[in-house]
Amino acid sequence: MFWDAWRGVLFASARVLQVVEPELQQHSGLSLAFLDVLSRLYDEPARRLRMQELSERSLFTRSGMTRVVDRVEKAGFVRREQVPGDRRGVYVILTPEGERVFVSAMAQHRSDVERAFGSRLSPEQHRAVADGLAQFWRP
Amino acid sequence: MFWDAWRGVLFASARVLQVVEPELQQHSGLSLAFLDVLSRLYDEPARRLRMQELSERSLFTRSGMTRVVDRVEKAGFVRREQVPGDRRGVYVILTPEGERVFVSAMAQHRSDVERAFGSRLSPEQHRAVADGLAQFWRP
DNA sequence: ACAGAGTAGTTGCAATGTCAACTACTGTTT
DNA sequence: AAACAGTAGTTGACATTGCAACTACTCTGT
Repeated sequence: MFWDAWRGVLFASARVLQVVEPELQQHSGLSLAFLDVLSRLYDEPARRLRMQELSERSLFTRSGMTRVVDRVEKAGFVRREQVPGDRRGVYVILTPEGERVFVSAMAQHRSDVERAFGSRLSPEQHRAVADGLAQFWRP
Repeated sequence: MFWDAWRGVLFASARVLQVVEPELQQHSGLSLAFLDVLSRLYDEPARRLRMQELSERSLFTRSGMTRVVDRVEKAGFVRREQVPGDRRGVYVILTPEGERVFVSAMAQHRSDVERAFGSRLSPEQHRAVADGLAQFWRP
């Protein structure tokens, strides 16, 4: 029954987030929104993305992303820069400090998620869940 | 790798919610928070739960639940009543209108989720996902 | 070359939900 | 029976996020 699978997805994400978000906050001072933004930028060879690209890759609207980037910028982890050739556009660029903080926070965060989520599933279950839900990673 | 499974869970829940929440809002005028509360009450034979029980079963804190119930009550779908024998306690009770609205909204919502989530997985994938994540349904 | 349609990003406003502190009550211990 | 620790629920202050409207810019068709 699809409803059981859906309920599982919903509760797994919510319950795990309830645990790991405060842990992340505690040991790195970052929110998940911060980590998410830094992570998208870190994935880029040039360590930069436009607002638009950033919000497509994440779960925020463009306006939501403006606010998040405001805060991340204020914390010194990214900076904004004009896009050459499109004066409407803005690059969000990972700073060296942002990169340093991200790498350290992400390592700890992975181990938090491992404990709260990963360790509760067998290897076969991991494979099956990853397989069934892979399609939702980018629409 | 547990990270792929976790990312799948996170994105599946977020992307599906992004689609079905506005749909629910549109055809029933309910938010998911409303539906969640009504659903917990509907699951009880007596159609009632205390605030405490309600927040344990859902994803809200006690204080968050106070606000949600405020709004649901204002809409006329539940009413509050004193718990006999514990003057601190409050029952939240499903009204007949609340029950009517819930039943109709839930039917439509299930079909929305079926389309946005259920129809994208094979029966084996449903089983596997439900099996792997069942444990998060109640902590 | 210019009108008008479309895109990028930001902002005002409002909705939602949390934390910590509070009130009121219960239950236990001495 | 009085004190005190614990529990139920609410509230005030605050953080976060979305929607719709806005500004500024670009692109297309004539």
